[in-house]
Amino acid sequence: MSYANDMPKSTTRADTELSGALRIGVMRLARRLRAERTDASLSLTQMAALGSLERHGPLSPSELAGHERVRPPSMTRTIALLEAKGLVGRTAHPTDGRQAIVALSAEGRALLAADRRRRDAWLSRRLPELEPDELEVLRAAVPILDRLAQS
Amino acid sequence: MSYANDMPKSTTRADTELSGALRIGVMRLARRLRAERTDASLSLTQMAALGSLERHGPLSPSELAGHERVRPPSMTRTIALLEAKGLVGRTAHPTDGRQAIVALSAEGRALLAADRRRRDAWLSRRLPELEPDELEVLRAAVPILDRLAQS
DNA sequence: TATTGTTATACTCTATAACTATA
DNA sequence: TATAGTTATAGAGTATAACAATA
Repeated sequence: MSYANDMPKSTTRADTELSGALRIGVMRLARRLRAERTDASLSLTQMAALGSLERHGPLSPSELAGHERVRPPSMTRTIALLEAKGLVGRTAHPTDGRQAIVALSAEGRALLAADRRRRDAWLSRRLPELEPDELEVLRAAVPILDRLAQS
Repeated sequence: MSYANDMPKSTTRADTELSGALRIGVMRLARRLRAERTDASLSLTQMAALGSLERHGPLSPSELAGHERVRPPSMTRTIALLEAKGLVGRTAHPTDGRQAIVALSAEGRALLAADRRRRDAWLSRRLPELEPDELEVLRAAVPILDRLAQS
C-alpha cells in the first residue's frame, strides 16, 4: 500500500463512524444548551453580536457583520436595537470619518456574564451525576473539540 | 460538612470550570459544523423539520410542531414549503378526520442522506489529523455528550 | 365542548438595491 | 472612484387570535 507512510492522514471507516456519532452528539448538546437560554429580552441574533464584541473587542459595523456572517444592513439594524437597550455604544473613528466604532457598554458586559452563569449552572448541575472517569473524559475532550472547531 | 455523604452529587469548583469550558467547546464546534451546511435550497428550519420526520417517523403537524418547539401555524407554513418541494407527503389519519399525517418522501430521505454525508465528510477529513489517543477520547466522549443532551 | 389544523395579521431578521458621506 | 454606513423595500420565519371541521 502506498499509504504505509501516512496512514494517520488517511480516512478510515472507523473515522467515518466516529465523525457521524460525534456530529450528532455535539449538535444535540448544543441544541440543549441553546434551549437553556434564559434572557428572553434579547434575541439570539443580538446575543451573538454582543458575544462577538466581547470576544474581539470594539469593532466597526462592517467588521461585526463579517464576524457574524451577516450583511451590513442587517448589522445596522442589530446595532440600533442593542444601542437602544444601552448594551453597546458608538464612537467616531479617530481618523476615518466614514467609520464608526461599536463597543460593549458596562451593561452589555454584565448581561453577557449573567447569561453565561445561567447556562453554566444548568450544565454544572448535571456534571455531578457523572462518574469521575467520565468527567475525566470530558476534561480531555474539551481542547480537542476546540481544535476541531478552529480547523 | 453535611455534604460528606453525597459529595459526588454536589457541585464543585472544578465542575463549574469544566462546564464553562465544555459549553464553549461544544457551541464552537456546533457552529463550525453548522457552517458546513451545503444545501442552500433548504433553510435550517426546513432541514430541521425534515430531520425530525426522519428521527421519529410520520407525524401529525401538531406533533411535528411540538418536536421543533414551534407553534402549529408556523409548522403549517413549513410543511407547505416542504410539500411544494416534494420532500414530504401528507395522508389522512385512518380514524381521526381532523388529523393529517406528514411523512418523508423518497426525495426528502435522499436529501437528508446527502446532507449528512457532506457534513460527515468535513469532520472525517479532520479526524486523521488527531493522535490515536485523542481519537480514543472522542470515542469515549460521544455517549457522555448524548446523555447530557438528553437530561 | 374540546381538539386539530388553517387563515389572518403582525413583528423580527435577513437580504439586495439605491443613496449619502467621506477617503 | 472606492469604501463605510444607512435607508427603502421585500421575503422568510415566527407568533397570537380567530375560524372551520371533526371528535
